[in-house]
Amino acid sequence: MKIKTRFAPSPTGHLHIGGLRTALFNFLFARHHGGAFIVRIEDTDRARTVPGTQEEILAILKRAGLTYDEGPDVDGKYGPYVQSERTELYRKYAEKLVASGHAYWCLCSVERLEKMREEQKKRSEMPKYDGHCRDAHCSPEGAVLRLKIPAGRTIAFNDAIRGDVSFASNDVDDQVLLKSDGFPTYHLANIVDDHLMEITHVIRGEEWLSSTPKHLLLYEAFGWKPPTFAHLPLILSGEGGKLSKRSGHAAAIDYFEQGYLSEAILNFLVLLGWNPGGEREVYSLKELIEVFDLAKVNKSGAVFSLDKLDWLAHEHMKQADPKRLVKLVEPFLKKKGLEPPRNLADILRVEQQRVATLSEVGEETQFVFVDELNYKPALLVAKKSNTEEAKDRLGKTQAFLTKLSEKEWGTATLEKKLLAWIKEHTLGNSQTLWPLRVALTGREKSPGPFEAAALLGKERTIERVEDAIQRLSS
RNA sequence: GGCCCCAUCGUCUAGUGGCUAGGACAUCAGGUUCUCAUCCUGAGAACGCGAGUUCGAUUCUCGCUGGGGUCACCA
Repeated sequence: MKIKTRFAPSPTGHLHIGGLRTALFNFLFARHHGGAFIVRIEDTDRARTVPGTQEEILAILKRAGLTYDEGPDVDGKYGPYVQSERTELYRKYAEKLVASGHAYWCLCSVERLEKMREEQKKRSEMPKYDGHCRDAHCSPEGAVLRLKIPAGRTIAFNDAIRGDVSFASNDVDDQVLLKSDGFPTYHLANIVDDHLMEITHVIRGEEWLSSTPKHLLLYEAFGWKPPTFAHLPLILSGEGGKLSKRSGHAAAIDYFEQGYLSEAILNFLVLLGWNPGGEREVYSLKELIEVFDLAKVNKSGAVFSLDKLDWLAHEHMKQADPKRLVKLVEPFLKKKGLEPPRNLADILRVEQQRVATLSEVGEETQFVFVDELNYKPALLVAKKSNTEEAKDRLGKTQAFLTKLSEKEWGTATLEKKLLAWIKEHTLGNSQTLWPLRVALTGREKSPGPFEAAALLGKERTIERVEDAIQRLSS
């Protein structure tokens, strides 16, 4: 049987970073086995649906490279399945459940239900529907439809991650399947769709583990074969509890807006709960598809660590193709009011070795973007050196650089020539290179003088050295 | 509180009935380098507790403790 997974988010707010990870695991599992991956928008709660969030979710999946390969036609491409467009279907299947005696209409008021739960809590019992309408044959008008949970059963199943899990049916509530507004609840719509779409593996967060018996009972009531379930460990905040909006860092979009490369985000997320076993940790999406193994996913929750994300982000940044980075970084530069220069790819070659995110580009190499440097003359003097020596070296360097041709103006050549020249005249690396670098970058800490000179070009380099000499003279 | 799930360095994790319990991030200390970053070397750092099984448990079983999830006409 062809393996098929789905990602089924609700458009009720920003996509949670844990949701992105769920999508990733579903995607990796399907792709690893040559199966299919689909996306289904679960927007059956009209009150909580937030306009625009469906678009955000899809945009993030696209940016992350998690493509889906089936769905209704939208402008000649696959779109996601959308549950609010399929309500008739759920109603039809709900009726079948009524006909077969697996579900019943319930007209209990919200007030009665609240009072009932309050009393149950007082007796420290689990709040649970008392079955008041089970045999009342309520009219469907304005009623909700409930699933009739059989008594005294043990619902056992084998979770692909957790192994054998079981629940007593007596602890399971008579779940509402159809709300009084006619919309299905998650439980009904989810099961109907997973069956109709022939989903073979349901990979979702652990928060769904305790409602799995309801789902299994629904499959049974319909007479359908349930898929394999796999419940992922939760992402924890480090301060107790799962990562939430309150604990910060929860919205996936934030990471993209901060300029983390998508492959870094994905790589980080997959490591939260899964490890290929070897000592390697840096993987591209393509490599992840090859090595991913659902059975090796951890059972315990994982704390989200920004330190590790930053490290991975830097690793991926170092490996990234500068030409690709050019496109990605442009919006970030513009946001900072920096105009992307023609030699942006060269700048990125230097910058990518030093930063973790796209939003940092332009900080280390700011000297290329600005016309005026702002620094104190004293900064030009290296440790264990003095003003006169700095001036002397700057002057000699300027003369030497002036004689170099444009053709020789590359990082490697400049480094070779300058180093040889310094050695030949015993000028001292520190005494010569420090003032040169500060003259070009204006910073105490910065990329090296050879990279800086190469990025600035001959003319601007000579100008800045001249400017530095002037600063030391006045 | 009921039910369910989980438990190896600070964090992410590997691992086995007998190992100096391995790696990565972070931290600290050196080295390379004009600075910073990179890179290299090194250091400290973990099997929650108690029984049982066993010649021997971090590993298997049970209990405890701890953490988490869930108990809606939300997903």
